[in-house]
Amino acid sequence: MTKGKATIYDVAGAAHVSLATVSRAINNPEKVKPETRERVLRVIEELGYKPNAFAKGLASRKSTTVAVLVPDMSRASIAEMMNGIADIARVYKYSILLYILDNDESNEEEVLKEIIAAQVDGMLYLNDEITDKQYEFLLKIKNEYQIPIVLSNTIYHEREDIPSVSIDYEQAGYEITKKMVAEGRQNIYMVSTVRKYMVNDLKEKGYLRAMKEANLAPQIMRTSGRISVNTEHFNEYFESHKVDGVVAVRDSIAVSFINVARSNHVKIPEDISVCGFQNTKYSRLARPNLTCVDVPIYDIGAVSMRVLTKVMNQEEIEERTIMLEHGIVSRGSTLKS
Amino acid sequence: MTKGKATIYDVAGAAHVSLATVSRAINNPEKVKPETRERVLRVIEELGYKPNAFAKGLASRKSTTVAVLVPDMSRASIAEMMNGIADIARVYKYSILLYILDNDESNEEEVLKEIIAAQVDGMLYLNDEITDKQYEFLLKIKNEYQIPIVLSNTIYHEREDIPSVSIDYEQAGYEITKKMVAEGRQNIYMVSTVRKYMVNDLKEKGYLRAMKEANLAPQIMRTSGRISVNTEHFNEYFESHKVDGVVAVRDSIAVSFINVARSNHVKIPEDISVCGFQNTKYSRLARPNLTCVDVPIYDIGAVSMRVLTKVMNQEEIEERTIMLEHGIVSRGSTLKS
DNA sequence: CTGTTAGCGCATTCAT
DNA sequence: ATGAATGCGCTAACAG
Repeated sequence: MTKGKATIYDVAGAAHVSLATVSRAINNPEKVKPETRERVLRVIEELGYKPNAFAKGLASRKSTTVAVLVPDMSRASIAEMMNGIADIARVYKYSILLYILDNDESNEEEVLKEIIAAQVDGMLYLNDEITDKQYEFLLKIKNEYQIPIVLSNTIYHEREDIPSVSIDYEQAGYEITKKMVAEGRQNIYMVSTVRKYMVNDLKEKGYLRAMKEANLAPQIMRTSGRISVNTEHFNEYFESHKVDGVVAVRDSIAVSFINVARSNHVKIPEDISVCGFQNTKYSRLARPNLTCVDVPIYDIGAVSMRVLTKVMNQEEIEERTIMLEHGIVSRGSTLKS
Repeated sequence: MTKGKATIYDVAGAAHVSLATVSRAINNPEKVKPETRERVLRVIEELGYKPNAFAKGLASRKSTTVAVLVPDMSRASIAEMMNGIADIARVYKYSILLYILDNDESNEEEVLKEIIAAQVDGMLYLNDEITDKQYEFLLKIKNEYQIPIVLSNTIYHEREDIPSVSIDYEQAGYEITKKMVAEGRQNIYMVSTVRKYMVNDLKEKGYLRAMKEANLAPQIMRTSGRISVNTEHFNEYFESHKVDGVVAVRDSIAVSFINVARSNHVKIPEDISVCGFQNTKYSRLARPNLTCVDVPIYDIGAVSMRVLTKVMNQEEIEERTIMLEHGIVSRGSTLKS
């Protein structure tokens, strides 16, 4: 009938030692004689004793808990990053306090309070974008409250006050565009979003660089993220524009484009070569399968959590901005090279 | 220079009251004279005081934190449920401790320990399936440690020891099959998974009921969840089977099927009518758009969190098993009715 | 190597 | 309506 109510005193009593020894047996095993340690651990097992996290946190001023701030969990990239984060967090014995931010920024202060109150040891911020205001918000948390923060897949200009982990989106944009150029495409469009995300901005930069290098005229089309709106948008384009290559900033946008193209009897990839960004499940559910930049989302999550553990332990980290390797997956939506 | 270090003592000192009054001003405002309350709250504001969650938890034995257990966050349904959970949790001031379970069950004991140690007030379990062993595990947590639990979108036979929130999958399977029957389809297949998920089992039951009612021979094909494997599987089917209707247990499976069908020059929906289950983004990215059962995933998350708050507050809940309304979305992959 | 002691910051009696 | 005192369960010096 281990009611989970056993305290360290109960263990101490049953093992005929003081509570300090029990505490050591758990936290500093090497500081206690092997045989008494064994005995204590056995009693712990028998009583089903679990140290109370509150008492522990109160006494030690550490929570072995990290806060993870995310917008909208339903974004595939965010969710997959969480898997990476959770796996590494487990390895280092950290618990995860999850905060899903509302769109309105009004509740940020409230979230901050909670985070402070929860005494988290560190914090991960996951997002495609970050506003100046939000960045200042994070800096405040970091400086004023001394809470280590790491950005996961979040780019903020060239500032490095806060360590970040992502891929080189500019380079990826450059490379995928180069691939189109190598196919001999002349009218390569980048399909980006109306809303300015910093990552998409970088992809655009890479695209522009590649186009310039190839002496081709860059053309950026901006669409909303919504499927229904995209469709109309794309249809108009087919009326009035000549296009033989499309680099979309997201897989889903690329798939939308392919759908519209095909219903207009345009052949993919013969007439138009199309590629996406991310390598989500969409890319393999589309016909033809989508060529795209392969972003190691899981790894970004995992590495950023790993970096956070280092920062929390005051370890030196080599670089403030970590860029993981990306790849390019060639599938049927582009020509064989 | 609010370093976030202010304690209740600092507030008490600055407001010229005792710490007990500060505590009351926060937790039992009605028990303190309005003017001193105002003064205390003002000081709290000025000092940027945030009550330490550990001390609070230790003293009150409550954490205002709930544990959320999920397998694999990258499943679209899980992620979307999290959004619903988080929104309601915020309303009721609960924090979320997230645990992403590994596939191997070896770490369940460890997770349990963490949950106990964290002193969570309640727990949400999200999954498509649950094994007997896992159910016993949850029951143990509930009974032995008195932790309220609610199952989100998780069905376990007819047992009601643990409250659950989901939709009536059997009925949904029945209805979507009826729709095919109403179209006049004769050879309606259900495409389910090799692995036995309890929810898919229910969908199959509903399918069987509808087929029996229509005097049609039921045919269940089982495929793996993996896209590449599906493709071969489906191709074989086209060689040897006559089929004019397909009810898939998941949208992604339906989309896979459509892809294979089309590359075999089968017309959707003229030759084969296809529908999925869930109404994910896939359904609108597919061509033709997918007809499917619309599962209110966000609501399932939200309602289950709401139910959990009730259980935690010892409020009576009307039913142990809550079934939310589902819908059926008709799109291009089936004939207009 | 082990025991004693003193808080950690707050909620909660019990007095006043 | 408010203050003083006690304890929640644990860690971390400090002794021994």
